[in-house]
Amino acid sequence: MEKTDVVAALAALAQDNRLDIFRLLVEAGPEGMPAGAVATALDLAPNTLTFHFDRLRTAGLVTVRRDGRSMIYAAQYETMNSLLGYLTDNCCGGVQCTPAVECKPVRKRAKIPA
Amino acid sequence: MEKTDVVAALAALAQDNRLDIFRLLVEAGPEGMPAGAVATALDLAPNTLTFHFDRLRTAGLVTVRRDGRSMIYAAQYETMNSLLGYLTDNCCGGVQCTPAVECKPVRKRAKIPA
DNA sequence: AAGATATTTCAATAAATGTTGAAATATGAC
DNA sequence: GTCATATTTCAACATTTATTGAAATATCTT
Repeated sequence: MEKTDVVAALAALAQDNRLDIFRLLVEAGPEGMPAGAVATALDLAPNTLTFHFDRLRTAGLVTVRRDGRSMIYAAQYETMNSLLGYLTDNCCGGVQCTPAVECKPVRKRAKIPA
Repeated sequence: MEKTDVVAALAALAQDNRLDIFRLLVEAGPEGMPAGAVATALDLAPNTLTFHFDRLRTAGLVTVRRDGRSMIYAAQYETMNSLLGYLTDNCCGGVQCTPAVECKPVRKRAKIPA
């Protein structure tokens, strides 16, 4: 991952609403979720949301596809992994000082009973 | 780590010069290095550098101490670790899907011979 | 085609950001 | 105390950012 891309990804995540949006999409899993559902969940104006989605998309952190009249946004796990990889690669003078970080989507699970 | 702090740390790192500065300080180790040395290494105006140091400091990513007329800046590894922890904690729907990430300063080593 | 729904586009605006140049401050050397 | 060195402070400026409101576009339903 190029430094330029790292800065872009960091900048994309370095904003309250976008960090929320991205985390929501990550939890939603690889299938993603429609823009409207994100808007409702986070109480954001649809046009504001479009703006933020664009940022995340430009940074390669999310993808979009159309499904009927909905736009389905999904987290791009690979980019997140690359970002984490870059940060940890360089966290100790270029020496890999940590176990490899890998971030994979999680299938929905039943809640762990108390 | 609070979300506010995460956003602050991400924002601090999401800038070309600051990412360079931080990486340089990380490589410099816990002893840190004087502002002037950073300025020379990265070819930055001293006042510009002060501006960026402030950002990093406010985000808790670096510390300063005075040594004679020099100001010694040092990377704050704990904050970086917390940031990585937050990002990986939330990277899979709040489930810890990765081994714990830990970033420790590295002692200077001899170059590995070819 | 008409109407409703989902999302985007556009223009306007306030606020934050990064850089520069000039001047100030703090420390150390003489 | 005077001078040089190291860094910070301040004001100015151009740029980017996030949000809003109004209008446009695309898709589906009837």
